[in-house]
Amino acid sequence: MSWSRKRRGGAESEGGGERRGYHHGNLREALIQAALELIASKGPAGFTFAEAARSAGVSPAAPYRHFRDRDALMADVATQGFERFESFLRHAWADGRPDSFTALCNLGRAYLAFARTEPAYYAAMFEAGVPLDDHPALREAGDRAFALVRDASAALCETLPKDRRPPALMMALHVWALAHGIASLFARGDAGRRRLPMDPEDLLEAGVLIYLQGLGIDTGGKGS
Amino acid sequence: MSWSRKRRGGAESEGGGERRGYHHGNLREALIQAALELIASKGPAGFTFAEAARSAGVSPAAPYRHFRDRDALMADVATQGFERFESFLRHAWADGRPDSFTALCNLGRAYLAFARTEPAYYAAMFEAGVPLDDHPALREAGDRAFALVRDASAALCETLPKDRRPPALMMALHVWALAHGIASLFARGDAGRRRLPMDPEDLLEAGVLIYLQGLGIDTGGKGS
DNA sequence: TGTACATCAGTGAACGCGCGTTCACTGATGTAC
DNA sequence: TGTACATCAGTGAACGCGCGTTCACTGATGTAC
Repeated sequence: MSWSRKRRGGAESEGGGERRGYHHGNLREALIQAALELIASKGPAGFTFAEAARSAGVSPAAPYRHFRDRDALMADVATQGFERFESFLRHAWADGRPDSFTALCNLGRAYLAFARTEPAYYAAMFEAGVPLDDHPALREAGDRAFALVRDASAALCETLPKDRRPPALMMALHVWALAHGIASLFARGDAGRRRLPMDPEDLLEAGVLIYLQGLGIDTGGKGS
Repeated sequence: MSWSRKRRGGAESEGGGERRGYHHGNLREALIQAALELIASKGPAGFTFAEAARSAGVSPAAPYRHFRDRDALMADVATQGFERFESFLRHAWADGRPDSFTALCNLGRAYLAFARTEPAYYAAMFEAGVPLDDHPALREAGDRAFALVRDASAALCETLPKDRRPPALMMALHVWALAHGIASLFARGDAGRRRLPMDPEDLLEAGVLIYLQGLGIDTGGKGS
């Protein structure tokens, strides 16, 4: 996830470093990346418009060409975070292969992996306090990510006969909340989280397993 | 949760309002309360030492008599939050009466109620990013609150025969994480959280119920 | 192919502001005698 | 009971700093003709 400023003229594949001249080339993306680095090192609070500009190598007025203000930038970071989150989770779910239970476990692991390896995105998405009402694109990106978990839950529910089938929405909310709870209490990439006598991943998997057994879903004999 | 500055001289029971003179009387507590109000209205980030002083009616230098810096004040708020949290949860648990399953449900409801009615404390405890390593009193207060949930879990585990008894620690972590996940996603007193087609309280209770059934714990016929 | 021009994406200087922190100070309190 | 004094908890003025934001500006880009 390294980034670099686009050079104009020759340096097409944007390998290297220093700025080129008047025009940046890809300032919008550079500011988002700078914001991510600042959030990662100082938390969502310790990130300022001015510092993002500075670390993108640009004057403090430049960001205003791309974002109305600090909050707009933060909202964009969060939105992009949800988009990556969703595609990451989607890949882990793999359309329910090899079977929906295993795939759900993979989804859970991916959830925690994202929180751990992308703490800045995760913080922007869940802890920056961006008001959803002011940023419909953010809300929609979040909804799309949640929809994936709901679809996964529905796939598992369908392994049960109709009369014992729980609402997929409820199951999705439970899984999401458990994953989010474990992620934010124990598995954040940040400093200062509590230590645990076990892997957060194992904790989540065990929790999901017990939960599914409570629903009467066949977990392939992994339980008991 | 209204507070007032202590008057000297006559106004013993500190009913009323305005300051008295040179000495505040209870500035330390007043600053904590001011911090809580600021956190509640602007989030843990939007709280400054200076503003806390101002809203306690005191010069900007005064807080330094009581707190080393802003972080120290925040840590005190969080510590006090955990203490209240624990006593609130303890009251709800009621020593496992009338039975340990019902008492656990009450504990869960109390968890969410605290997050909803005391969003400022909750934010200071879980989202302010106070480093636990620098504040042992904070860590211990948090540990005591968690210990209560662990004891409650142990009580439920003991309703099972020894050979089918899950580790109480694991169960406590699952319950805590689920409650925290639901609280921070859906039940915070703050603005901007996602809406839900059901009560967070009911969502949590259903989740715990299914989880306990997965463990084979008798839930008094509430399930199925 | 060359030129004029509109548009875009930056500059850099400037501003007002509030914060954190310090300093020497002083009013209030409590206690030794 | 009174007085001197140490200590405590506040004042208020001052500072340097970085932030957000604005402004007129200018270099670069691309396009009509």
